[in-house]
Amino acid sequence: MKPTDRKSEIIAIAAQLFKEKGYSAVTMRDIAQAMNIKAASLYNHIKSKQEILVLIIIEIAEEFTQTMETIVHSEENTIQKLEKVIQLHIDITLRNADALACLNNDWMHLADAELTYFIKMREDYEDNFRTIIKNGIANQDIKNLNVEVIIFSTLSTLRTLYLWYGKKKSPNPSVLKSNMIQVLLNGIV
Amino acid sequence: MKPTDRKSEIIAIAAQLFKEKGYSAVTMRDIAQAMNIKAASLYNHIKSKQEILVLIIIEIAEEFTQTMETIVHSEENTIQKLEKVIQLHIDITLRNADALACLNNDWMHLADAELTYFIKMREDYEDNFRTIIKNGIANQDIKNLNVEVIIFSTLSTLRTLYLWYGKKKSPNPSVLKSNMIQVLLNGIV
DNA sequence: ATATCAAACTAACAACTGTTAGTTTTAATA
DNA sequence: TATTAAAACTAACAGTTGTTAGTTTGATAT
Repeated sequence: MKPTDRKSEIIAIAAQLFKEKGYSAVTMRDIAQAMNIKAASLYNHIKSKQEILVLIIIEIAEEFTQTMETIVHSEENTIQKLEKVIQLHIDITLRNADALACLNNDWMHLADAELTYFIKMREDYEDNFRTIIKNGIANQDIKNLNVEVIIFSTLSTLRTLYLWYGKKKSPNPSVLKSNMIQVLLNGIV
Repeated sequence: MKPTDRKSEIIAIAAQLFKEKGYSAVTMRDIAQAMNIKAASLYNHIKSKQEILVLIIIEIAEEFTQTMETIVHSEENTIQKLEKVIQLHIDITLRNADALACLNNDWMHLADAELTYFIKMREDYEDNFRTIIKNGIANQDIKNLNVEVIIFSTLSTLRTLYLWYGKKKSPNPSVLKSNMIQVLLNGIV
């Protein structure tokens, strides 16, 4: 049958449901039903509903954080770095759109250490992005516009890619990437 | 005391809570506590939790839809139309960020007629936006890039403005507007 | 055949959910 | 001062929630 173990299945199906209705609106019985088992059976594989959320979000957040760290400290120029960041978001969106939706919408339902950890990672990510932009402006690779406006325009688009990808009219990955670079870097006018 | 009536207060406080935790995670007791009353007392003013959601979302969705309709059918050129659209999003974000967050995150918890109505409005809005872009490309006011990529890049940024506005580093409204126009239309490079 | 073990099951729990019914308080009006 | 109406209250409901305990199933290894 399926090569993935049961725990991974639960996480994948949960992520899908969380994407549709949000963490709080999805019950353990919903997840169980989607797997054709009873809710209590889920606990043979996972510790709690919280654990599912943590497993969905933290892994992917770490990937963003670590890859961004690598990009910032690389020897490439500003434009190349930004292209790498765009590539990173597209890659993860194509690979795991459900988890990404969950990360974006349900991170506030993390608790305690994981919540703190997540917020720290997100801040680090944005700080690194800010560094790229500021260096770019200093080098005159980037126009001297308000740094925060640049950051949130770009990040908003990249972060919500999962909302658009998969729709009928959305382009294939390579067209997406090249057009995205064009639009975000050079504008549409 | 406060000039607003009690019902409006409930809606404002609910929107604030929905923004923080999402519709499903907020209980009637949460809303009541934030107003220093008991949950049952809320029902002297509102019919149900659902009604609160509807009142928060539908009004603002109609404003978007109607203003967009006006903009598309105006005699202005593409750039002017896009500037008007940017202005629209900034205006509503500044006036009612909580409701906007709610519209973005919790629209799927609308039910029946209101859900259908909302989806219809959102489709109309995007179709009108698409028309502006397509006409712009035909006129050579806009570069001949993938239309869907242009639409989701721009709309993603405008729709999630509420996430950024109000942060320490965010610029004042007029700086925001002019920089936003620059970034979205002319790019950052 | 027997033992083993993961993974399903049934049954139940205590807490929490939105909501209703009926009652009391509060403050303005007659 | 007496009346009224809005807006608060207490108490309770039926249904749902995440989770636990204990049991049965079914396949694999001995």
